Amino acid sequence: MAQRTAVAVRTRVGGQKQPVAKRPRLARAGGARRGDATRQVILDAAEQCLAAGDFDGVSLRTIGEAAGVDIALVNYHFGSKESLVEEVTGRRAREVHDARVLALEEARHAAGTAPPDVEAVVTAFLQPWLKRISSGDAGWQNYNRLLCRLTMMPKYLPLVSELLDPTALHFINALRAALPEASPESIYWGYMFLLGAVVQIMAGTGRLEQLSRGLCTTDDINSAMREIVPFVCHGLRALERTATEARG
Amino acid sequence: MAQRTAVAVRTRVGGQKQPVAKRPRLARAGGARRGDATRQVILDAAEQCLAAGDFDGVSLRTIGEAAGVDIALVNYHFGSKESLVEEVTGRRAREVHDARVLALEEARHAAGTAPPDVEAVVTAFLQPWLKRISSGDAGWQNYNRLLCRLTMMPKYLPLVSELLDPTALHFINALRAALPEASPESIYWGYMFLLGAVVQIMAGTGRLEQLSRGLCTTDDINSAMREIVPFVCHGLRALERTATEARG
DNA sequence: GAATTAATTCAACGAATGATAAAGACCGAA
DNA sequence: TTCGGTCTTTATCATTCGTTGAATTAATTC
Repeated sequence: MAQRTAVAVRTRVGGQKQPVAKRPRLARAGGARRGDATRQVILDAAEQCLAAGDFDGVSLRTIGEAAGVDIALVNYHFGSKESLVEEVTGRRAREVHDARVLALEEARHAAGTAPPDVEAVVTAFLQPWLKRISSGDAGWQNYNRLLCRLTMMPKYLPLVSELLDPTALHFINALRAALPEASPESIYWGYMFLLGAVVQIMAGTGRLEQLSRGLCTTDDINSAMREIVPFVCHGLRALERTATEARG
Repeated sequence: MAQRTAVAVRTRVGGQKQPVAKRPRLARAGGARRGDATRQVILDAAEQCLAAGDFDGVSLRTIGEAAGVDIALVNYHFGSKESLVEEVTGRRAREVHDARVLALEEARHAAGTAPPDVEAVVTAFLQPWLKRISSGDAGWQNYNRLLCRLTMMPKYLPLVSELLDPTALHFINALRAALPEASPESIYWGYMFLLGAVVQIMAGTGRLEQLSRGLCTTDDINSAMREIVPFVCHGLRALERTATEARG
């Protein structure tokens, strides 16, 4: 098998490379196109596969097979493997960003004239996220793991930055207002601690379950919030305290 | 080109698969073998490459080229790509584990009869790690990123568990003694928070630098410790407090 | 219904991958 | 020197990868 047919003369017309932009340009009146369902199926399958294996390890054939579509369709709809991963991550990133900003706005209204306190900011940051993680849609854990892996690969820093910076700057500002005594540097550190602590544990790595031999689980959002929020909030307040000590 | 020679008849003697164990079994008297230098060079190059790209994306050819050795040597010394990554991670894991256990022992001696407090345990956990990270040896950041990515891939959970569980259980015990009021569950959560917060920020992802536009940096171990230790310790103590509140 | 456009399928391309067999180079011991 | 084992090189294997041209089917427009 795998015998190459001796004929197979293929005239390549255009010598140039043009690996992108195959998707038609105009949307239909109603907005929904015929291939939109296919796009969604591919995105879902890609997300699932990419969260399991790593980027280069997951082949378009695997994704296509999981989605039940032909391989060539992936390239037809997304142009390349690279832009596929961008759409996979961007889809989730936009949704959770919007929900977080909305939650923060609500916290601002609830707080009245004063800025929301640390608990309110942290809750606005975590609630939309954890709610989705424990919604039963495994896609959110897949997304978290994928994003965390991308963060750990320097060459994806621009993509990660594009995906996460808007949210980060938004909540760093809110934290600054909630912790007026903390130095600007400490706020950045604190935000990274907050993010790291939660990502690591809520990405569905199975580490918590394995270490505790089933005693703990990340499935229940309420118990998760009960552990996470106090840890993070007290940690953040400590940054304010050390700043005061350093000054005094 | 890439024209297959029509002859090229190769009799495969053993039909079975035996992809492993090419390395000779016995060590020489002096301990040092002729190929040990080669092994080290390959391990270093592999670590560097694996931290940049992802596991399946980095080819043995890339690693061999970076190490300045022939590709076949990689398979000769390590048997397969998979066992190469195990050796790469195991080498660092053992070193930092031993250093941490030693630091914890010293903290126990310093504390006398009472168990070391939270600050002492956390410092024993972080100091050996951060010292290596900011030692100038970029290999430690590479190792951190690689390990974090492996943690985010379910199929590597057994390997990650083998690498990290000994350290984890060691320090979870110490934390339990330092936080007698906290529930067993909270200790597991707290350890994961501790690990996550620090890994995320000390893996050299560049996120902290990017977000703070250069205001913060993870290069200086002293300033890093000054931010991390208070955050983590106050967070851990908060777990104890919530447990008391829940009980009362 | 014809023409046009979008979506899908099929088959193959060239390039790169991990692996290995076979032969050569090196080296200490007899 | 010769021998036996360790280490290295060469050349190639079968397989899989991302991508693409061309043909086919389905939907929309005139």
